[in-house]
Amino acid sequence: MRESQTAEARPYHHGDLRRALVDAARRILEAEGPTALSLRAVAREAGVSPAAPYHHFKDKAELLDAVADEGWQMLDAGMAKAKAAAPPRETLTALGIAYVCFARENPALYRVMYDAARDREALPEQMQKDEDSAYCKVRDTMVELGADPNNTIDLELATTAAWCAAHGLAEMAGFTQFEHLKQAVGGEIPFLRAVFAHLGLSPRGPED
Amino acid sequence: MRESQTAEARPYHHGDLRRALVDAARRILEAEGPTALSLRAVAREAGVSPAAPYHHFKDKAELLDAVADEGWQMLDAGMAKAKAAAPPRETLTALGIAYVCFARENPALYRVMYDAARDREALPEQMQKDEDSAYCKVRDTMVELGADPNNTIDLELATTAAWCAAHGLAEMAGFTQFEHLKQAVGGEIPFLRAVFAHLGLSPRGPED
DNA sequence: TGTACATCAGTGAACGCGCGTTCACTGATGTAC
DNA sequence: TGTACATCAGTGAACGCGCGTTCACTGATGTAC
Repeated sequence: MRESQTAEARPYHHGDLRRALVDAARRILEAEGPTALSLRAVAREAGVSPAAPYHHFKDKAELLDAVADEGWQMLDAGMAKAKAAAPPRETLTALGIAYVCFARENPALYRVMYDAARDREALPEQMQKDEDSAYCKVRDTMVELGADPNNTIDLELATTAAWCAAHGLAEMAGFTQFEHLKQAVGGEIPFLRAVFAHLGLSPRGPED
Repeated sequence: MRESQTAEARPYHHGDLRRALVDAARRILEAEGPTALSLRAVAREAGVSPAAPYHHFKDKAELLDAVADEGWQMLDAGMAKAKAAAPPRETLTALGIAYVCFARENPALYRVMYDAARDREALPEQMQKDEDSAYCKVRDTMVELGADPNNTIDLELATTAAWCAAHGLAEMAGFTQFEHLKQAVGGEIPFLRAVFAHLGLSPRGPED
């Protein structure tokens, strides 16, 4: 990693094959969907032999984890952008829409993210720790909108509820059954907005 | 199918192999999960040769469709039971809980149902037509709770919103992250109730 | 009622396929002296 | 600076596997006369 004679500073051999493999995986996901995502296909797409990935990932699952990780990071970034752009009172809905849009624009990646989560029966651990995570953004927004930050149970319940709603909508929004609803309300985004409106995302306790 | 000399009236050959195959598939799903569900495994489990299923299903997808179909019927039945047992004002939450419980008790089957839906980018067509379907039960309950049955767009939006919430929660509820929340509120069902409470399932327009 | 025939649900062997992973290897790069 | 050596990211062939599907077949059942 010391010299950089050429314009693109590439170390010996391939360079950053790990990166290249994750990129290749993403390309396959986009073009052919999750079922086409085999280790061999990724190596093929990256232009290396089927054994090469094993110098960078313990096994297929580890490669998939890396891909999923990148997905969560992209989601974090999308949510950050949405939060920054939205007026305070609409932040929650804006976050919800950003969430669903991410899933709709990267359906195969989104699948890989949740498949990995389901395999370990847990969402990524860092989600609730990393201050910049999508989850924390939703939670913080709840507080900004008036949720009691000291009632952590209720705060987490509210955040979970919003997350579930967004996830459910993300998985549903592509079904043809909703086409006529989208048309009736004027497009996909208004449709998402309308569904979220029905769900009342704003923080409020179970009692009121 | 004419004679029935023995206690269990079995026609010639295997009897109802179609039935037996779907049952075998269900058994595999329960025991080993969706990834183990191959045509060959189903035939093996049913005790017939790998080619036998082709006399009853065009291909693997058709078998899976039959399994998914049975899942939707089970869901309908579970929702019917919940609706019959719940007091009117709590019907919606009871339906939601019944939905999530079905998914939690039959996770692999639930996966197959939605995988099939995703493949065709549509939920089963009959859902919105069959009066006894889970979807129609939710919609009818919305009307009973005061939704305007003539504002079909808004009624469908409300039903969709509730469905999305239940689906999202169904997919989330198993993650370990929520263990401490479940404990804090006194168990899985109270947890579901609390999340639903935050989502405000009752029918109301986007404006109020 | 008995017989000849048609039907069709099964069998079991075979096909070609792509997969994840392992292995001994090779050859480019980095490092010590 | 030059040389000998260590490192390690690649190769390519091979492994065993289970898959979906096809095929010619066989044998039990149902049906016509």
